[in-house]
Amino acid sequence: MSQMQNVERQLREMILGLEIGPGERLTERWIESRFGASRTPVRAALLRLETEGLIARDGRGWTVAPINLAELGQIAVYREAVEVAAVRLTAALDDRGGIDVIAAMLDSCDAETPREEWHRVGLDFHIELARLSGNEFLLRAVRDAMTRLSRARWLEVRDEKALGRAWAEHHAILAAVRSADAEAAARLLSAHIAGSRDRLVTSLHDDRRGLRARGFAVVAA
Amino acid sequence: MSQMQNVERQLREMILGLEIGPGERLTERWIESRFGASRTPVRAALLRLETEGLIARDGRGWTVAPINLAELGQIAVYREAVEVAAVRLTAALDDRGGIDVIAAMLDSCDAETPREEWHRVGLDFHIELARLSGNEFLLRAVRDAMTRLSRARWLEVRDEKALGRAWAEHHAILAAVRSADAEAAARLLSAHIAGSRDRLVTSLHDDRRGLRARGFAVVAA
DNA sequence: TTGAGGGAAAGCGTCGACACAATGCCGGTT
DNA sequence: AACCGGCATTGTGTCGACGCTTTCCCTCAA
Repeated sequence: MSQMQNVERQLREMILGLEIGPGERLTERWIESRFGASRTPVRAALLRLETEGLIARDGRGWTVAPINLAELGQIAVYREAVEVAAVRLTAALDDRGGIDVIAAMLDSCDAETPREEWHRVGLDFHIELARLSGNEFLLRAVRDAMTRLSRARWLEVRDEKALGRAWAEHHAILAAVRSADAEAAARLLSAHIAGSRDRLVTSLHDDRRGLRARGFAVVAA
Repeated sequence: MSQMQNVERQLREMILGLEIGPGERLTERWIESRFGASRTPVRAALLRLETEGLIARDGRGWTVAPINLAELGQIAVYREAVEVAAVRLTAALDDRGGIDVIAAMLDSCDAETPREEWHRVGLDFHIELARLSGNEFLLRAVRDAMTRLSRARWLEVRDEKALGRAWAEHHAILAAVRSADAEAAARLLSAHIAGSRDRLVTSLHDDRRGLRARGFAVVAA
């Protein structure tokens, strides 16, 4: 494993895990000393994370991307376009095996499952569903979108009921895909994404004071 | 203008302009001496071009991305998803000014216009149309897709009739958007993308011997 | 006390060099 | 003549250092 990949992976995990807060300033020197790598691999990692939208140039220097409520709305539109296209392809593909794997992934979560796992499965459901389409570009688009949504979803205040509803909606989408009902799958997925966006934006909007108090930059819609 | 941006821009132009052929191997040393920059900005530029899909790592070293006919089909599906979503948004937005600018751009091409200009306008039409949607992610997706299509479209053998048909289809799409008829715009755009893909893949498939004779790597579908 | 100016420090852009790996070539051996 | 092993070459991964710009702070003067 090269130093560049090491730094990239660890830095991404720190950002997505909110160990480095949204809006926080980053310096190459700090990363250099933090990870024990020189600036060459550090710069390479920063360039990659920039294209993922996790960090941005801030004049001279780097800033961890803030939580941007307007951006969340735009991502929802983008997600809907690509995920619906992917699910339509998948429904026409008649690949039961892949669907079963995703269903098993969903079912691996129960009341005892830690929150981190629910979070990860919630993201991976959409990514794996897109992967079944067989279209590399749709998959990449979904993966990128979910990466950008990851921190916001982690900050969202979700009760048991919301988790259960998402779980049920995921299963309903899978059922429609399994029965090759592309229209139903598309409709359910659209509704799921819209509802997910509404809950997410509402939750973060209501919580924005608390988030800012924790040092997280939150850009209003 | 920093060296990194210089190298990135010039290298991208050389790749898109086929001055460096698809499938050709690149070494950092060669780029270094070619552009008179040291390897640090060269590496930064290569990393960015890699995320654009214009180059790829090839074990040790770099390779200019080959022309991939299967990829062109996948890009068409991806394009359709995001461009249709964008045009639906735009049709609902009721922004006549932006549409007029794009129409003027189309009309700036006539029989005297050089082929390069036709090529650029054909790409920019889709990018500018997506920009009107106001969604940064849809815009970025369309821009990325058109960048990846750029070389293949340049290699496509297009007669006057095909150029004229594309021009007419573009205008028809604009007309539908102008009259806020999202359904018609979506239908026309889908058909345009599908037809464009068919002509493109057919042309390159028929020409693949000639292209390979020119030293261009062409991966079959 | 306040403002301005200068200097020090911080930080990125860039560079050249070294280390390590892979590849190809050349010579010796069978 | 063919094969194998070692050496040279090539090329990336990484590093430390230098230069230039910007920013911050400290001091001095009004």
